[in-house]
Amino acid sequence: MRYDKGQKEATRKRILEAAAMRFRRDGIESVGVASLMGEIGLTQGGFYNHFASKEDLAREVLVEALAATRERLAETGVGAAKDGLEPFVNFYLRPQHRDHPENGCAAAALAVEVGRGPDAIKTAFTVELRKTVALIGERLPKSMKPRQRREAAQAIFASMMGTLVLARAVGDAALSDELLTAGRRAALALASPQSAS
Amino acid sequence: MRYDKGQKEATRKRILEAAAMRFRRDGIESVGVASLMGEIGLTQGGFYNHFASKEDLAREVLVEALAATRERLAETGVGAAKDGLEPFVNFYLRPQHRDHPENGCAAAALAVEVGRGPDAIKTAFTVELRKTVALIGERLPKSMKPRQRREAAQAIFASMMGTLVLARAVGDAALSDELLTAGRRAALALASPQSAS
DNA sequence: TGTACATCAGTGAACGCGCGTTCACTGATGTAC
DNA sequence: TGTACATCAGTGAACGCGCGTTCACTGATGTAC
Repeated sequence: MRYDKGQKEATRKRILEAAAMRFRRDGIESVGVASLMGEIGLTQGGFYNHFASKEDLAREVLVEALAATRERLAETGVGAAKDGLEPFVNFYLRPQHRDHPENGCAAAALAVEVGRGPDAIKTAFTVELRKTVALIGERLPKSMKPRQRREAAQAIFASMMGTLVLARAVGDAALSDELLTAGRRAALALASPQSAS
Repeated sequence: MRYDKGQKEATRKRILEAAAMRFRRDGIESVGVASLMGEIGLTQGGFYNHFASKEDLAREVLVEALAATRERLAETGVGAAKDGLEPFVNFYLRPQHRDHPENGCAAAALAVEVGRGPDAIKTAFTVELRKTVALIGERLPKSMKPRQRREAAQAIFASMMGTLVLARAVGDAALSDELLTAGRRAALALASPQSAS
């Protein structure tokens, strides 16, 4: 073969990485196959050597990006004095995350489009969301019962994600910062056993 | 003039109403001008008698739809035994709202697209969001200080909106219902003075 | 060692289609005289 | 009362463009003999 061993796999990975950024930044629908391939110096025809369709790519990007954010969250605050929820929340709701959707949480960037998408996409999203919720649950007080913890974890993730989405949509910088602050406090409040049902 | 008096205004309203539904259901970008006009029995050329551009329409739809949802929220639970936040939260996070984005909260349907949009859209969104947050603040306990109330109201709206977005993106009906339940409890927990900073 | 062939990642033109926007136009009515 | 004209909401073809996908092809390399 005339290409280096592993070249195909490497190209596939480059497509995935470029798509993960562009999809989160501009939305899946706004990013054309030709423009995406052009970004990594290739032409549109080659795309179909790697993915069956754009939807196929979108599903894979969604899964990988959600997993990547989850891994970064999992590492956050481990071994610190507080290994509870706080470093986690501060990581998710920091201004830099708001300002860089292209590297950020795929749920915040893509969940609305997922909601409009085909079942295959929704199913993939569901699988990843469950894992993320479980991870958050692990950071909650041991005094909470498993059911309480899952419920609290769901609410905390929804709350953080909603906060990020609003903070991005708002034109006023001061209000946007205020939303992040309110979101951080709310997420922590939801993590205390008194808040649970 | 050969058209009924007020016909132009009526057509403009019909475009706005059709767009409000289609944009929330399918996303602004997915809805073409020709398809939108076709839905009310007209052709694409006439669109520009009523709006300067599609973006112009989108901005107006956003403002009107956010105002409409706010008005429905304002009416909810007034005069009932509980005129606090509960009827409000139950109204927003009910399964029917999840299942019908076309008539629902424009923030949940469009805020991500707003975040990617031009400043004019973001500014319009900001104005409406402030009003909605203020309305929620009025439902919070009188014992909270104004600043606390505003912060709590911001967090409650973000939390409810995030919950709705996730519930729509999830493929599994049971999990989706669970998210709504968790979101309702969380919103109410955030409304209690103990949760506030 | 030298030649013929198979492999296959990537190319780029083409498919039919829809996009947002423009613009010369139609044609039913109201107004002017 | 009858005719000529102005009004203007809506029409529909056209503009240049990008969409997702297909497919015959290129050309550098590895393998077979």
